Amino acid sequence: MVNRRRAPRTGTAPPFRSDDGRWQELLDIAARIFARKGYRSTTLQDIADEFGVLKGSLYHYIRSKDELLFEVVRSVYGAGLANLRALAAADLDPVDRLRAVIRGHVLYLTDNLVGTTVLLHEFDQLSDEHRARLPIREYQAVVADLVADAQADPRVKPDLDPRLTALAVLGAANWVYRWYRPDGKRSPDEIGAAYADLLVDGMLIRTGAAVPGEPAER
Amino acid sequence: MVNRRRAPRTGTAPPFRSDDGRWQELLDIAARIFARKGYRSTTLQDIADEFGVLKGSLYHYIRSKDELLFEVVRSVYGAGLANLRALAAADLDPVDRLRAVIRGHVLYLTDNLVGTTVLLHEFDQLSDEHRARLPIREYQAVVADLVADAQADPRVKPDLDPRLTALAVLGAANWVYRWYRPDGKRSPDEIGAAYADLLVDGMLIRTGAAVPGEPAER
DNA sequence: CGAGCCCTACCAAACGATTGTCTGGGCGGG
DNA sequence: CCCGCCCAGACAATCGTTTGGTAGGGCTCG
Repeated sequence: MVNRRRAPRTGTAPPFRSDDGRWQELLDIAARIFARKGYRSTTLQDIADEFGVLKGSLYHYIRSKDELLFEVVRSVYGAGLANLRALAAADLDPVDRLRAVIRGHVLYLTDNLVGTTVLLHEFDQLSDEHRARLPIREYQAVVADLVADAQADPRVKPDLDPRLTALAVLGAANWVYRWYRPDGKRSPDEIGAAYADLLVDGMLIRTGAAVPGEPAER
Repeated sequence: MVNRRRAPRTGTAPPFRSDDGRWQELLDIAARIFARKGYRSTTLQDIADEFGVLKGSLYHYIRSKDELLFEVVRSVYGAGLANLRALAAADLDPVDRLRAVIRGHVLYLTDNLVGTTVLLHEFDQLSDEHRARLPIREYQAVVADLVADAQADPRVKPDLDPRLTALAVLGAANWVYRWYRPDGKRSPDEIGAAYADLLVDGMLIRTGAAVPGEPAER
């Protein structure tokens, strides 16, 4: 009888959109509210209000609230991972590449603060099926490989655990979504550079030489 | 008429407990379920089931679900901050103290995984009033002060931003709750030590000396 | 060119289920 | 007899979701 949304859903494609526009707007609004209040505390009513529509009308665009979260997370997941991989493919010395990756990842985070917040904070609110389609460990793998590559360089500590190091790097960088505000005193560039210096220098061997100009104290 | 919970609530003390025991059990159960499903996705029914009681009966112990979350978070907040401050007060070289703090903080996290998860993940689900009573920035301040102290040592980079560095340290450490599992391959001690070495070494000046035994390549 | 039609985008209203919370009472031990 | 602890049951509110309908723009086709 009713033939709403006739097309049988082309696999993993977004639910529906005659020609995007409004669909992107919906994703943006949902992401913003999810980021502010959390997925579970967000009502379809909240979203519909800002979208300028009755809450029931949202079902013209989505199949469920679950799926709406998935669509939001999916887009950020893909873009973020692509960004990371592009950075990791830069034609640089492995050590400098790590620096660029950290800096670039922080820049991406701050530049996509809303989406990243939803990705990082609401990831485990996804249904098991949805979560399985977004292997978030890929992020870790990319960085771990980079660390392992860098260990070919004799300046790099040979006893680093690439996985553990990658988790530390991603932890420090991802944590930025918890405190960064665009009107803060530090620019994304300063943050990225500081983090890159701190973390990459931490991976390098300390060539044990006395500090010049100061006799040992204490 | 009804005189349930007669005492007018002694300020910040937990809601009620004739003599703890069962109250602690309730906190533990709530923390565990909050950590697993998230605060908003957790039902009082879930908690009551595990507590062996009808959901209405929980109101003998709590005044609201909000407050239950607060009590859970408060206990972890206090204990965690006390732990951090104790570590920071160790009688050590400032640089070694930083190492000890990072290691000790990671150990605390892994040792109180459930509570820490709730604290770090559900903190902004607290009501504004509750949140105001737990100034979480204290954590950051403790570490930032430590970094600033360490900068008296000439081995430490003088241009470090203590606040930014503290945020990186806490980010890396706190992120551990996202991936650590007690049955993983790395022990809390290994993780803490690795993080301390990575982060503290990153704060130290690299005494620019050529790598011994290898001529410059590339 | 105009009549008819379809399809998108939405409305209006209701649904069943769930949730946090409240009321009043009962039981058992000190 | 009192009081801590819990039960039984209900409450209103809210939520995600469903159903059937409709305005209107654009397309087709005579």
